[in-house]
Amino acid sequence: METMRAIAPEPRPATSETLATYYGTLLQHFGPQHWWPARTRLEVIVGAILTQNTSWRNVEVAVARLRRAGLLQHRALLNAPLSRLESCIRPAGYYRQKARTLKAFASFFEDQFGGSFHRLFHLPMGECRARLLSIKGFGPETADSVLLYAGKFPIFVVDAYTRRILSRHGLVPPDADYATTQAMVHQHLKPETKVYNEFHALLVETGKTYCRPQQPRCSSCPLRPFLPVAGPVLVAGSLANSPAWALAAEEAE
DNA sequence: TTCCAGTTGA
DNA sequence: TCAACGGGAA
Repeated sequence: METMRAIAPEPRPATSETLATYYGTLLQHFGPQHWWPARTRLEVIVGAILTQNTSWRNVEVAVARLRRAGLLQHRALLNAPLSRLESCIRPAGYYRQKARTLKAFASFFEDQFGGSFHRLFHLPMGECRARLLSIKGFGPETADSVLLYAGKFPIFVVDAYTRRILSRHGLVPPDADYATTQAMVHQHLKPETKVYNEFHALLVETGKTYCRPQQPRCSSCPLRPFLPVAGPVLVAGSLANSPAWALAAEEAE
């Protein structure tokens, strides 16, 4: 390809109006997403672990195999041989790590809460989060997914899709970490479980369909009207003040 | 064959 | 900060 230098979008201050507009636009475009797609709270947690760095399609296969094996109960996860868990969840990838994480959660849940979701989620949100993060294999996204989708706490889940979309739109810096990104959303979107649930799900759909890592489909994206003007983009030696860099990249395909 | 997506441990 | 962890889809 010719010389082409894409500049990060002009950073814009995120406002409550901006976030509300993004949320409303995506909801209008995609409709309610009805997350989390699971039958029980334990199944939400199992799914949250299995979907780490993995597409949901593969997780569904693994969850179905666990269900068929009668392993969608924390006691069953506790008692089953590790190798049995591994073979069930193989389609979800990272199966050795994740089998251990499933075990780790099951012990945590039994030992500290007697297998009671009521007791686990009766804790204050911050305390519950800290306890979940103490489980080996639980990072911030997994913990927050459990808090939001199983515990119904008003906490926003940040993932790769969220960061990609928000940074391409200049609402967070390209290198914004998990906490920074989450704090921005918490600051500008009302702390309601239903809103955080839906917004995260809508961002995932947007990330998969339009805001892809390579060759983003900006021209048909519902958020296209809100893309910031990019910095100067150098294309084939000429300096042009173009629309947002992502659009420029798309047109350059 | 490359690409994608979280967490750990060094 | 970065390799390792694994599979399925593009």
